[in-house]
Amino acid sequence: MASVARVLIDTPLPQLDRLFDYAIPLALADQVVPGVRVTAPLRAEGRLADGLVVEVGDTSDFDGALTPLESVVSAARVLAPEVWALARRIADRQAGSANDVLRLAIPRRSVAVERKWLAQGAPREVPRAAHPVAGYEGGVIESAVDDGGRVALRSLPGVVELADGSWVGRWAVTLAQAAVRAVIDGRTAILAVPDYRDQEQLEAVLSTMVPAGTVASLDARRTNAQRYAAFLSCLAHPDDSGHTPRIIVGNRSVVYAPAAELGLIALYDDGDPLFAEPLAPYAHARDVALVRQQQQGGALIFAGHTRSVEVQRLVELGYLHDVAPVPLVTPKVVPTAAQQQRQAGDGGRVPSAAFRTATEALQAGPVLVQVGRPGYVSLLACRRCGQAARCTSCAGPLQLSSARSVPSCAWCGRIAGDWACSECNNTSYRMVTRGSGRTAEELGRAFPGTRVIVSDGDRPLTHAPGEPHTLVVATRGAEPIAAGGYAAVILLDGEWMLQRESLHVGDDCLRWWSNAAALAAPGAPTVLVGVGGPLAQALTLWQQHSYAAAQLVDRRALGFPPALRVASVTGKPAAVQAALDALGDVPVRDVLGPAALPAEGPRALDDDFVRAIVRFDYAHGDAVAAALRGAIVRQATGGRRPPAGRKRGRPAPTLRIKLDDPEIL
DNA sequence: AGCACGCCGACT
DNA sequence: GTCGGCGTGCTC
Repeated sequence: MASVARVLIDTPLPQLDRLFDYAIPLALADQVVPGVRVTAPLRAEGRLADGLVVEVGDTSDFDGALTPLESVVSAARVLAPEVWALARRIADRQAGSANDVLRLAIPRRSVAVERKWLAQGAPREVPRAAHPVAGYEGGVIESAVDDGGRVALRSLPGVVELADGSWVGRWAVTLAQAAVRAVIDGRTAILAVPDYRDQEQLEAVLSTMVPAGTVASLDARRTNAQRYAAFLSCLAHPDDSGHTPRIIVGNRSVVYAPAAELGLIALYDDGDPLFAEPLAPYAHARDVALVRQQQQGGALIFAGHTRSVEVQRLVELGYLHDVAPVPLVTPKVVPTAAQQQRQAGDGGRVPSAAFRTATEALQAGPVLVQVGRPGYVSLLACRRCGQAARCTSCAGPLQLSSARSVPSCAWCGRIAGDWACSECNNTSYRMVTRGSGRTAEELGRAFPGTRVIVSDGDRPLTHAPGEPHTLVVATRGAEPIAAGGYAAVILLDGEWMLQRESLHVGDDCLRWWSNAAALAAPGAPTVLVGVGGPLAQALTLWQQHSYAAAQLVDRRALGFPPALRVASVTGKPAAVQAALDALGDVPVRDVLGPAALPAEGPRALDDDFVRAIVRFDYAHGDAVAAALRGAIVRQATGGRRPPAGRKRGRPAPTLRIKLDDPEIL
């Protein structure tokens, strides 16, 4: 019987991010098993810390008397061995703590839910019926699932009706079929999607293929109790030695779900920024999936209508296999020249070609109009000289919230009823950019007798009716699925969307447009308004991977990710300098900065913070992460306390390190 | 984070 | 000669 337990203490302190050995008291001998929650004395007599048993054994490297564990919290083995290995690796890779990773991997405990699960376990339904993966060369995806293949999958555009009459994207059917293949084989599949609307589609498809107990949904929208119940249902029950195959669906953190026998881990639309984890240690779900597949085996699929530059790089390295539909299915995309004549009467937004397309299509079915901006009017300008209208107190942009409202500042909210142009003192303004609300209003007038539906970030719709004379105005990313597919898709604000200053505007726009075009009915036109060049070409030819390949060439030339890796180091100047010094002789490509943080948005961040960016090759990732991690630990221990006396809520971390932050540069 | 250990100024 | 200041350092 094991006498030593190796425990991860639940603490945010970076210097305690390692395993501590404890003696196992005889009374607890048969309860202390890997994965259970325990309490253990730490440092001072009587002070108890929570922890997780990572492993048990009979020896310890610690020379000193081992303190005995205090108690076992419950019999649930919430830290599965494969999740521990993943959390440790991800933390090390990101210069962070395993505890921070585990916060994403293990939901908060709910005693009632846990008691119920311990008493009755989880359903063990295993699906019987196979669902061959349709639309691809026979057996390509099946053999990837069977043999642990790694695939960059070009999803099928279009929508499909399910047995219950609801409609989903065809991409969801493909992933569900692949997942069923894995569970029939007795293994678990993890399907990660950017947001809950994608998740609903997967759940809808899966409900027609497998018994309900086979699917576990782990996403942030559920209550903690629901999430914990779903989480427990994926674990091995204490009374039961076997692994329970599951299809686990969820958003970005589902990549950490417990799956002892991993058959498949798949991401849909990996370029979506929602896959970037905003919590420390900021690991991108794509990277986690890559690491996990390497550790645990099973198949890896990155599916989507576009190709992220990161995935394209892996395809070119030969690490992922590019798989396209057979026969090729491509939406019909019609670009329009940049300076097209505008139709009168609709606010001048829709060029005449697109207007004609929409008018015609509305007779046959619903028409989708994708706009760039939510809200009503997001930018005003002087009617006389064209100067942008800005708030007099904070210089934020002025906006309108409805037809009759007074302009107000988008940043500070101040009402600007007395606005006058700062250049020419004129007091009348015009609308420069229109949001979904204003566009809907204008289009309603332009297409009389049409029902106009708005779907935006605030109130996104999942589904839209498939009836003619229905105009759906949606902001990019919030497009509902129309029954039967749209009779036409108009992509309106491309020109404006491309103006954003960012390394990946092009990728983002292509992704938004492609995802909207994928909602069209077979043969229905998608009109891209006012955009030409390689982006329009990639969309028209449905060759998003070619665009990604060209982007990768550019990134290599510029030395930008994913051609190489980057770490951003943010904090007080002294802390940043210490972190950079800690890099010592690690062979980094170069260090940009430190420089003052760019003042962005309504409020400038901590004004005395600086940021440096370290660029390095993939080969030196471990060394860079280890060095920066050392700086974090030193700064947490060595550093002086805040000037004595005051007790503030949170001593803001003075050093923040992000590896591979997609928003950098 | 806490909390103990440790080496310099006023004290019964 | 001690009691205690909170500057460093450790937590099995």
